[in-house]
Formats: sequence, structure tokens, C-alpha cells
Amino acid sequence: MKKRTTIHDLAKQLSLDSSTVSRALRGSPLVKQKTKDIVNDLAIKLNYKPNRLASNLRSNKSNTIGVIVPRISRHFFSSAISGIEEEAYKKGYNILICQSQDKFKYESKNIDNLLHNRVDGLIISLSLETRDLSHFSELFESETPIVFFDRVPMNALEYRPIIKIVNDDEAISYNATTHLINQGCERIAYHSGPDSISIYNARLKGYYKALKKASIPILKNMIFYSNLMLKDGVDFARKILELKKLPDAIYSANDTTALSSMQYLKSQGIRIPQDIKMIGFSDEPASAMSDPTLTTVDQSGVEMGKVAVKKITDLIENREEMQLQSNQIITMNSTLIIRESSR
Amino acid sequence: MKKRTTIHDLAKQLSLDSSTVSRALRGSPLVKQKTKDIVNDLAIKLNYKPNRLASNLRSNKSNTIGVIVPRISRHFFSSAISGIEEEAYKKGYNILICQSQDKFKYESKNIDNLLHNRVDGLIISLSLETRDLSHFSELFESETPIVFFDRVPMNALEYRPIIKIVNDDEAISYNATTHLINQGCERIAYHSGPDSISIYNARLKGYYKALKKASIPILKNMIFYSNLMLKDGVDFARKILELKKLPDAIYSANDTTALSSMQYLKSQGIRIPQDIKMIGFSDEPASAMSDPTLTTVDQSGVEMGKVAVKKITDLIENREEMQLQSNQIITMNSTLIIRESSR
DNA sequence: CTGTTAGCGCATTCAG
DNA sequence: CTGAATGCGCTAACAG
Repeated sequence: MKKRTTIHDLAKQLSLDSSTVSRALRGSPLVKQKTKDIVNDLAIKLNYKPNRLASNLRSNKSNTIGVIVPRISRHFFSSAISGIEEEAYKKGYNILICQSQDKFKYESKNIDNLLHNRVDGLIISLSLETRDLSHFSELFESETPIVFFDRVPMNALEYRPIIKIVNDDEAISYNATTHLINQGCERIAYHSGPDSISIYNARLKGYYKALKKASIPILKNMIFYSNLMLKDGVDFARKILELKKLPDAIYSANDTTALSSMQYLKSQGIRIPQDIKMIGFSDEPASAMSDPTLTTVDQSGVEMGKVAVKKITDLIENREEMQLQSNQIITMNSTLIIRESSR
Repeated sequence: MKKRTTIHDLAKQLSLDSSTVSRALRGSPLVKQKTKDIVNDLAIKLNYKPNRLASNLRSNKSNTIGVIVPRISRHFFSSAISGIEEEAYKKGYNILICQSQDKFKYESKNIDNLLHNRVDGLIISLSLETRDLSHFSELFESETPIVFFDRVPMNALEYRPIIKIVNDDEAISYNATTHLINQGCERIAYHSGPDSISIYNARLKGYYKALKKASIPILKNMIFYSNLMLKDGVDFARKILELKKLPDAIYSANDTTALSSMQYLKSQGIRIPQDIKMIGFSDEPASAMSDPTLTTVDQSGVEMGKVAVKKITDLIENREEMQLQSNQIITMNSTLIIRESSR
């Protein structure tokens, strides 16, 4: 590895001090324009690249935002990361991405790793297994700004007030359910994720509310909980078919299982939406696109990611009071995409 | 931000020198076990976290692998990143992810940024606009190891020998085409990406080869080129419908356009696969899953990502000769998933 | 406006 | 086996 040029190399050649060069390079007003010019010219000529490692060490800022998501390859998260990257790049931050694989253990390890790397802030969506924030204690102690998004802590006040960015899950779920009811559905089977996870909790609440509003009794045997793996969608569909009477509609609080349920039902000769109407949360544009029979709730990870970065850079750069008085919640709007009505 | 414990804090409390502590912490054989033990104990007690920034600066290694992909949110790339993250984490590396947005300009900027950050190596899939490697010159000069994957340079020898990891696009494309031919298809319309991109070039070659092998004439008016946006799939489908005679089959070298073409054709009353058979490259499991009429070529980004990391860490840690004598190509196997035959 | 001085936290000589 | 000394490249007081 060839030795790279440093500010000292520049300084020597120009008979200046390295501190002046440093200032000039960063456009300090303490340096006169002419000096800046000659420094910059030489920098370009010698192909000088500032060494971030050194400047970070010195200024005790890593210029890096840590990001933890359950799985990078899930579409909602990869779009969130895409938005995070875009916005962070704009603001001059790097991002350090980790995946928890939806495991509490990995999430802890990730936090540890980010701590080693002295990230300036953390943007995180919690794993499916996370029930408390005990593994965040060091982050809290070091006062690292944290922004939770999508899957956020449900009762964090016991630790400290926090910032959350969420989708309007309850409201949109209410709307989606109401949409089914308006089409004459009464028996609506529901496939939920773990109730300890904010989004599934909220979606279920919206469903309950809509039924209650329409004075439709809640049938507990129509509600299933799972960890939302592909096979859970199939299991759910099987259970549906075992009911004495088919439901009017199926509502899946998750996109993967919505599709696998649908596929299984179709393979069993059920016509959708003629026999059973279906609705599903969808962050997969492809799936939504390729199956126009599915009414979907679309949520944009990209936007959420951008907002998260804006928020965290505000915190990092002290444009916002770090010591929050209470939980701060930012809510993004989802869209209900109704397809079958147009056919 | 509370001050964190350093090796000096440990050293002082134990009446040792910081250098000894440094060695002990990293398990140097130069330190006796007992010393290591007491150092480690105190480190845990005081919750010591090594400052990577400092150690990186000192050792002139960032412990970071740079990754550039066109778009994080495209499924093939997010799965590749997922594999990269997993493998890099295992090996103790961080990853620094950038997206080129399929633009040459951004790709250059990304490279610059990674250079600033002194990444130890780079894993990259080229943008749609990239025709040459002129923007890599500094990386080459600094002898940063580089591994190209998926969309790789087609003629890089003018710069220097390089390492590429690719899918067996030509072979699998040959197989896919042959599969259509075996089903009696002769007029097979083809939707290609830019010919300057390795994968599209290879896929088209496989298609040509299969036709030639079966002595089927190549009809140039059945071959379309585009930049593979969603709308291009629709445009392509429109052109298909304008032909005097419908083709027997449609082959899309890209997954997004395969789906949008299919959707448009279906909306026009074309039955698939009865009227027209279809085949598409697919890295979207959801799309493949939700449309069982599409024969797909599946390629695993995860595996490719892992291999890329193995390769680059070998290079970084000098387990492999840096000065390559010639291009090195690693080929991964794709899978042809045939669905319609089973119905 | 510019130079001097002094580290950031760690790793690596070189002595003992 | 351990300690003392040095510096990675850059920034930030403090002087001038």
C-alpha cells in the first residue's frame, strides 16, 4: 500500500504549518482566501484524501450512524436502509448496518459492536424476540441518540423517554377492516404476529375497533397468532379450511404470510376474491403488483428511513434537546390500495 | 457524553503500563496468562470497550469493507448485502454500504467516499451506466483489493487483472431457452438490458446459442433492449401485441420487467402460459411465489455475498496473492425453476 | 491570519 | 515477560 499524502506533506511543500493546512482544507474563516486556494490546488494535484479515521479519532466523532434491522433482505427494511443511506450520505454521515436476524442475542451483539465503533447515533427496528430494553443500558448511559422505527418499544418509559417513528398501523388497519365490512364481510379471519410487537399489536387493535364500531362480535377462534414465517401462512390457510364455515374474508397482518396463505387457498380451489376476500399488509411492491386480487396496505420504508436520519442528525448535532421530557412519536401515513373493487 | 474507559485507565488501576494492557487485551503470547486474566477481569468490571477508531488509525486498517451496489432495495442486492453482512461480521469486519443509483456519477462519488474512509477492500456490482473503470484508478493505485460481483467489467484487462464473481448466466439462459424450445416454442421474443452490462450480454448469448443449437433462425425484430424500468416491461408487452403474429414465448432477462410485462399481457386477456409461455430472471422470491405461471431463473444473492467476503478477506489478509496474473472468475450456480409443466 | 504545542486511544518498536 | 518511548493523521487550544 503506497503511502498516501497527508496534511503534513502539503504543509511542507507550501512552507506552511499543518494546522493552517487543516483549517484551509475545511474552509475555516480564519484562513485567508488566497492561502485556501493554494492549499486546495496542491491538495488536488497531490490527490490528497483526508483520513477520516484520524479526524474521527481526534474529534471523538465517528461520523457514523449505526443501523440495526431484523433482516436486510426483507423489502421493507431494505427500502428503509435505502432511504437511510440516501439521507445520511447527503448529510455527510456513513452508516454501519447490522442485522439482528430477529434474535435478541444478535441484537445485543450488534449494539455492542456499534458501541465499539463509537457510532454517533443509532437507528433501530427491534427484533421479534425483543421484550425489553435491558441491552440498551450502555447506549443510554453513553447518551448516544437513538431513534426507533417501525417495530418500536411498547413501554419504554421505564427506561427513559425515547423517540419513535411508526406507521399509522392502527388507523390504517381500522380502515382496511372497515373496507371489508363495507363489502358485506362479517366473519373476518385474522392472522396476527406476536402481540408483544408494536406493529402487530396496533394492527390487531385497529381490527378490533372496526368490528366493534360495526357491532360485529369478535370471534376469538378466527384470530391466529404466529411468528409469520412462510409456512405459518400455509398453516393458517389450512386452519381456515377446517372451519365448519368459511370466513367471508381473511386479513393477514403480514405480507409474507398473506401471500403464502393466498397461494395455498388458490391451490385448494378457493377463488379470491369471489369465495373469500383477502387483505394483507404489503411492503413488497412486486407481490402487490403481481397479484391484483389482494387489497394491500402499502408502507414506505424509504420515507421512514429518511425521517429517521433527519431526526437522529438533529439529535447528534444538538439541534434538538437530548433530554426528552416524554416519548416522542412521529407517525407516517400508509396507503390502502384497493384492487378488487375496480374489476 | 460520559468519558469511556481506556487502556490507560486499566493500566493505572493495575499499576501496569498501557502497552502491556494493550497486549493482554489482544491475547498476545508475550504476556503471561495471569496478567491477561487480571486485565480482562478489570476490563469487564469497568466495562471497557476498545476504541476502534484509535486502533484503526494506529494500525492503518479500517477493518471495514466497502460495498457499492446500484440499489439497496432491489432484492438481489439486499440479499447480497445480507450475505455480505453475515460473513463480514463473522470475520470481524464492518461494512460500509453505498448505492450508486445505477449512475456513473454516484458510483464515482461512492468510491471517493470509501477512499476517504480507508476501507480495506471493496465489493462492487457496477451501475447500469458504467462502461469503463477510469474512476477506479485511485483504488488500483492504492492497491485496495476489489471484488466485482454480478454486474462485472466485461473487458478489464486494459486496467489490470481483476476478480469477478458471477452467476452462470450464459449457461442457465441457454437452458431456459432450450426448455422453451423443447416445449415447442420457436418464436421467442426477448427483452434484454443494455448490452454493455455483463449479465445481460451473457444472458442474450445463451439465448442465441440455444436457438442456434436448435437451428431456429434468430429474428432481430423479436429482440428488444431497454433500461429495464417497470414501464419498459409494459412497453415491451405492447410491442409484442402489435406483432402480426404473437410469439410462442416471451423471455425477459430481468425480473421487474418480466412481471410488468406479464401483468400487462394478462390485463389484455392473454392467458399465460396457454397463449404465450413466459420465462423470467427472478431474484424476487415473492414474485416467483405469487405467480406460479412464470418459469424463473433463481439466483442467490446471499451466497454470492458470502463468497465475495471470503474472497476479499483472503486478499486483505494476504492469504492470496494480490498481484493477479490474469482475471479470476468464480461462477455460482443458478437454478431453473419450471412451474407450468407441473400443472 | 498563522504557527506552536499538545494530545485523541491505541499499537509497535526497542530496551531491559 | 514488561515498561518507556514514539507516532498514526488530524484538530484545537493558545499565542503571537
